[in-house]
Amino acid sequence: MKLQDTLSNSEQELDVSKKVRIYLCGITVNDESHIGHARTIIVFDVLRKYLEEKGIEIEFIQNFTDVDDKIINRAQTENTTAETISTRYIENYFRDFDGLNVKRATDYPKATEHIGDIIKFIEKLIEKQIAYTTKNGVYFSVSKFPEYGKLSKKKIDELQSGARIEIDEAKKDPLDFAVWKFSDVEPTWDSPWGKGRPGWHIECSAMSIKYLGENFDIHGGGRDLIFPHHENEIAQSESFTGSQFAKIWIHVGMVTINGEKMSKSLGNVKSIKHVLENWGPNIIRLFCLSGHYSKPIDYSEELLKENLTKWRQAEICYYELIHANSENRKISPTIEKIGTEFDNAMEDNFNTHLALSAFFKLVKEVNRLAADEKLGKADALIIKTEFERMLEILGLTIPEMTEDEKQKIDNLIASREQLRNEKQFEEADKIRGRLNEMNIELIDHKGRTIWMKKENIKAEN
RNA sequence: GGUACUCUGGCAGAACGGUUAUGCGUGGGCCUGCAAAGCCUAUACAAGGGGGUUCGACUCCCUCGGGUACCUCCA
Repeated sequence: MKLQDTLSNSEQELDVSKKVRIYLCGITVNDESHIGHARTIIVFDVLRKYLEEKGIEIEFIQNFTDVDDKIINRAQTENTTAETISTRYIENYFRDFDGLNVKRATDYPKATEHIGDIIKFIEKLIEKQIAYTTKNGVYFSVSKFPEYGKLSKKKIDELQSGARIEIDEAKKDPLDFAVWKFSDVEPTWDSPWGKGRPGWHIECSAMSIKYLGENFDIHGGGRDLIFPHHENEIAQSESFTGSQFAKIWIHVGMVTINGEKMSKSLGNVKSIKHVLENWGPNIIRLFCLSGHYSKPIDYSEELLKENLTKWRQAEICYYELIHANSENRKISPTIEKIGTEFDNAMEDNFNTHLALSAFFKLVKEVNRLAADEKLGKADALIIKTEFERMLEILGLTIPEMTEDEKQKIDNLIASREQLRNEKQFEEADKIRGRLNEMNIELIDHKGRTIWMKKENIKAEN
């Protein structure tokens, strides 16, 4: 599989000959997760599900940064502890992402639970004279890492003339960044250098190396993390180990809202909770996968509606497969090729949009055959396996119905059929109406009627 | 100001140095008791602007412009 790598700025082949180790920069738990987080995490979710489906073992680590200034500020505002804040948003994270049908990572390490590892990490940097202590904390000396800037393609001297760099006289160089900050404001931990808390980037270096080793396969996150976060992680980690850190760097494009950037000041932040309530997990996942991960994607009602239309077709496809009863025995050659097409799209730089086109090609073909009553029972079974394989990888779900519910529906359909035969159409339509209220839609084929259960999408009404 | 990414028809989004992408949408028709589903058909003279290379460019090069992100704590 080829993947677009930020570091080499080219497509790199992912080594799948052994376990693939992935580290994804998760969220700083200081607020509700939003659609931008959803996109990044869904992209990685599909990546790992695809690889796992291929039988490749995955170790997938996603961190929670649960110590940072914003969390502390929020705690002060709400007159509570930082832990209360971070615990709350971690709970909300799982509520949202379980709701989005994201598979749980192998582990979700937290910064606050790895202070010992972080301190050991810093000790080694100091030992190597790469970090130094000032009155404010311990700083990483950028000048000791000649390759600094290699990920973000920034030149050190250009950065030094940057306007937004805060002057801190205690630092040797304005670019140096904190690995440990002295502080008396809780939470704090004792360290060989003084009481305080870790800097922002160090937890990811310490935890990724602890869980995945010094040289792991993929490190990822949103594009906005390239600088300084990932740049600094590389500097720290490679200084620490003396060898290459992550092999492939994947950065997921930003989500814009109707062409504008999503920001608190514009008041257009779309929380997952809100979007999930209105559109449900399937539509959101389709939306997040509808563009290439490296490019930005624009959130709009129009696009969501388009995905809703497609999702309805997929639902129909599923129920057509279940209800197929013709004796036809001819799988359309199109369908045979679609699985390969889907996989090829994924292999080629994880082109989920093309993979989705393949998926919907299958959907259309099934629905077309079914409408003509040409969908063979035996073929439907084979196609269903492939359909469900794709659903699984894409993380799309069709809820199961109980036998009781099915029986009830079948009975109602039979009554309607009776009425239709007697040309009592008004009464027959009443039954159809009743079923519609239960989100059951009827599809009349020649000589028989099948039903489908529609996902309840609030935004549709 | 700098760096990176990006700019294809109403929208989304591919491939390819020379062929209709495809999907969604929209118009018309068929099917249906009516719908839905499905089918047929029509619809866009697409390539941010301008140069160049070439027999020929959406595809390569240059240039100008727009968008997004980052330039110290944002996925």
